[in-house]
Amino acid sequence: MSVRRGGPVRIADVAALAGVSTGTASKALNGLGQLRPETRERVRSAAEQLGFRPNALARALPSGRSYTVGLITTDSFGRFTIPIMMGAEDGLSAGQISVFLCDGREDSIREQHYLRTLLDRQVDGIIVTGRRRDARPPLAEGLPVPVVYAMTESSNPADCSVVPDDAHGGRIATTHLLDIGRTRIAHITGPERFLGARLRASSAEEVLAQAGLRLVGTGARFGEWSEAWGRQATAIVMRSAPDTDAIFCGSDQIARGATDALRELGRRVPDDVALIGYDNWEIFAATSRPALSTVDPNLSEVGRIAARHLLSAIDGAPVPGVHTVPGMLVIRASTGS
Amino acid sequence: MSVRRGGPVRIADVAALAGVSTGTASKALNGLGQLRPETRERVRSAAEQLGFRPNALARALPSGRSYTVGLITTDSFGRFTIPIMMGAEDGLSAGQISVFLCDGREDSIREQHYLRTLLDRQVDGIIVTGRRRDARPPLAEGLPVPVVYAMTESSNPADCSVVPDDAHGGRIATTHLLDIGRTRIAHITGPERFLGARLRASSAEEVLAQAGLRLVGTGARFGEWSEAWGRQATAIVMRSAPDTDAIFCGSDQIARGATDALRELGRRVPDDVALIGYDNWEIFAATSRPALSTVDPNLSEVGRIAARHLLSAIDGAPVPGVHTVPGMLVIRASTGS
DNA sequence: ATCCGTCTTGTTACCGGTCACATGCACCAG
DNA sequence: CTGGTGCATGTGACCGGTAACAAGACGGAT
Repeated sequence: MSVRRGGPVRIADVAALAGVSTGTASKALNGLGQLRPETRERVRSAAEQLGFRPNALARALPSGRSYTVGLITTDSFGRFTIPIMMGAEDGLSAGQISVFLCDGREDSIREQHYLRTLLDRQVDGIIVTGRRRDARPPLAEGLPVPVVYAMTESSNPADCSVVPDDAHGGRIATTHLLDIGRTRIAHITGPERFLGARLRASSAEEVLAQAGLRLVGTGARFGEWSEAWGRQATAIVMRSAPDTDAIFCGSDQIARGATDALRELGRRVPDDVALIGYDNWEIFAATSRPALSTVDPNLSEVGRIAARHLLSAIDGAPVPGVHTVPGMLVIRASTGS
Repeated sequence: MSVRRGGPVRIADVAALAGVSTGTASKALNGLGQLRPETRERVRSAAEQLGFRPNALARALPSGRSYTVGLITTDSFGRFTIPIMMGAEDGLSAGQISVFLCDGREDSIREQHYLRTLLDRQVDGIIVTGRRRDARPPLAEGLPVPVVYAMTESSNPADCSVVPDDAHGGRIATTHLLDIGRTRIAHITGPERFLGARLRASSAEEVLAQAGLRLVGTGARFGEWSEAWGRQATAIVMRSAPDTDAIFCGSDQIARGATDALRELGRRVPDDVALIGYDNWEIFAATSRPALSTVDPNLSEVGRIAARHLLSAIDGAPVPGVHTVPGMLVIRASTGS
């Protein structure tokens, strides 16, 4: 048995130093079987002395569990993907699991390529993130590992999907505006083809209906997720319904455009018109003048919950269906007292 | 030899179907050794028929090469880290390498924990990203795998670091302002403790000096990376040097603040005062009124080059030293004709 | 003294590939 | 007819762990 200088320390080295066999060393280090406490301790201190770290690959090979999962993004790493990735990474690393990053770029060929790569690497599961809530086709059928969809739904209802609760978000935003005494409320948001936009709009209408009210300035509701649309739509709304006293914007960017437009129209925020955004994109919401109240969709929580459900599925207890994650109100000056 | 139904296909299954031994099948599939072309073909078609995909773990174990690398971010996944990650992922996946994602969160305990995890997983190399150019202590000494620092320098000059070329960026921005005929140029940027801010400022001064000019409005140069500072500093500059005809801003956010301030002061952009930003953060630069000219620091290229250098180091040809990546001018309306 | 059970440790097969080497066969020259 | 050469393929070791089983030591009961 030659002395291997410099190379990595193997369990055989630890066993040799402790004067036991590799099998015994393995048991000692993993706290399994029954060993004399003294022996266990001797192995432990030998391992520590040598700085032994088990080779995760060698461990994974016979067990079939690699303690890795793949994270496939559909749209690169956009604004919404980031916090989800962070949350997922956080939730998984807490379970001692490492994350393979794959940038799908909205290209299903790339996606399938990554899928194969991940399976080759024996991942224990896969998280697929999207940038829109809208449903997407499942990654593949009959995969040997569980898949969880985060921020996007799988069109197969038997799959597990975790998405932000847009209906709830629309509700709390609108309720907040009512709470501060506004009654002539307009809504400006993104394209109607986005499920998220439709859900927020309809839940806003519901809340108002329960209070015996309706949305005002209906001429400009669905448009784009841009500042420019925020400015433009605000101008239209204020012309068609000059007594509007609050605008619920579908994104912070739109709200930012709205503040600019209102300032140019000589309306004060929040005194004349209260404003609430959506997304809590700090760079827009917190630095706007005045700072924007908004709905934080809790995206990192979406990622964390997706991770938790994936871990659960890996442990044999899948959680099928669409799971919604509620957001929360962030109140700043634009609806403040 | 039992028939394994449903389980993954192993090379032994392929070999059995082709009527050869596993060794022969391995050679056939990897195009090695000398085999009868007919045999090779028979094995290939057997593999295809069974949908055989080699187990990457089993492959990595004896070879010592896992074809994976770790990506450790120091500050989560901030604005600047994202494009670098994208570039790195892109550059590595081209080399058939998968990327482990680790969110260091500016916490050296976490960082060291991830480092150990990555080494346990037998990564072939590590990329460390930062959010500032400024030097940071090396990840660790005497690691068994190469490390490349991206967007941040290692304080050990023998390490390989890839950073954006701030001096070049400052130069092209300033030169552009001179080219469009401006001579009374101010500079508003972030905190002086940022190396990037200092480099851009001093290269701007150099370019002006060569033209026999100096920066104007020196009372407000270093401040913060915020819109608020952009507004505030612009007001100060325009008061102290009312004939200022261009402002080079250290970030697009600052430039955005500057456009607002100038509008409120009744100065037209670019007619009275030309504006150029830095970063090409589309969401600010492209949607500002007017759209901002800016310097694109080419961060995804920084990531890609870091990946290339890492691959080279893995192949035994390290590229020590600090490598700078030039940015490029993006001309929009704020300096346009 | 023998047998059994328990506690502790060693031995060995195995995961799924790859690679060095052994084997066997055909062909050719002497 | 024999021996060497070269090509095609099989065999077995190995990577670094884990786990099932084997084996040995010791003490107590009969």
